Amino acid sequence: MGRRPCCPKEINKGAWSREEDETLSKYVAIHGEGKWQKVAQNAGLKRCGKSCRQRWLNYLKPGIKRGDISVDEEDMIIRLHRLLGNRWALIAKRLPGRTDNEIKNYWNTNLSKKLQKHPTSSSSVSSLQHKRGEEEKIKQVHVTPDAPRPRRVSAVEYSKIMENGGCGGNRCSTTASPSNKVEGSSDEASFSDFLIDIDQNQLLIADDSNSKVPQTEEDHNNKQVVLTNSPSSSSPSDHCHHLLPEKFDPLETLLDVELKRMASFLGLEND
DNA sequence: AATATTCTCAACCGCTCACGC
DNA sequence: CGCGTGAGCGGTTGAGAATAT
Repeated sequence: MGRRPCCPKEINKGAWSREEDETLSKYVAIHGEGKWQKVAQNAGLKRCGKSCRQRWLNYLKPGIKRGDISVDEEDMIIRLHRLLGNRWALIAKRLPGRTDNEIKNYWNTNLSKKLQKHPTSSSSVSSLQHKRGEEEKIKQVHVTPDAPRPRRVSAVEYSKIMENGGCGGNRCSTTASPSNKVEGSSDEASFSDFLIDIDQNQLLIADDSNSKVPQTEEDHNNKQVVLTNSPSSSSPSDHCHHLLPEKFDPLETLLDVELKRMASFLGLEND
């Protein structure tokens, strides 16, 4: 019954020893990453392959930064989190040397509490001194509202959505499945390998803005972040098309707009 | 100083997706 | 097309550290 265990029973658990780290590092240096189950076996590590992978990616891999998250990085995390939600891997990709696990931990232990206390603040939270015991115990860890998980859509599907004026009305189901992928498009083949992760709620934002008021204050804040990114969008559809450059990658575009704003804020516009 | 409580973060777990057969 | 496997992701756990009483 149940799921087959991914690892043998006789494995080490818990913290990695220095010897284990060295063994793993040496093995990966010689044989490269991948095939983690075999790494665990061939390197003689009594560890689950997943555990080896995680240890390597989060701690042993060259270039990984540890601790001391800077003010700039913190601002970046906050803004990206507003944009992407709990998409830690995506956020981590924007922060070289940082891992999704570290960002997730940092968010859960520091930022979520700060933002709980100062929900509208972003850069200013960096200067707030977190004093232990002062803050109320936070029961709800994540500040993002409950929302359907972002779904993976193809670029073709995305463009079709936008052609139809975004996700207004009942056009888009929040429970859409891959089966509603646009079919028969002549461009489909060229996009077939171009999949993006995008929060469908953000696609909803544009068309939503003239039909609904935000249901919650947080919801409202989330919408503002995106909407204000579009400097001259006079209508929801303008906003949509503003986010569609010739070589469009909606997620990248959203991120780039946000990053430019951040760079401007930080005085790094020349970068 | 001893004990209780709270916090941090490394690691684990379950799930989904992609891919090869 | 279905199945098995590997990789990746995000949520959760728990041991140890830090702090409060």
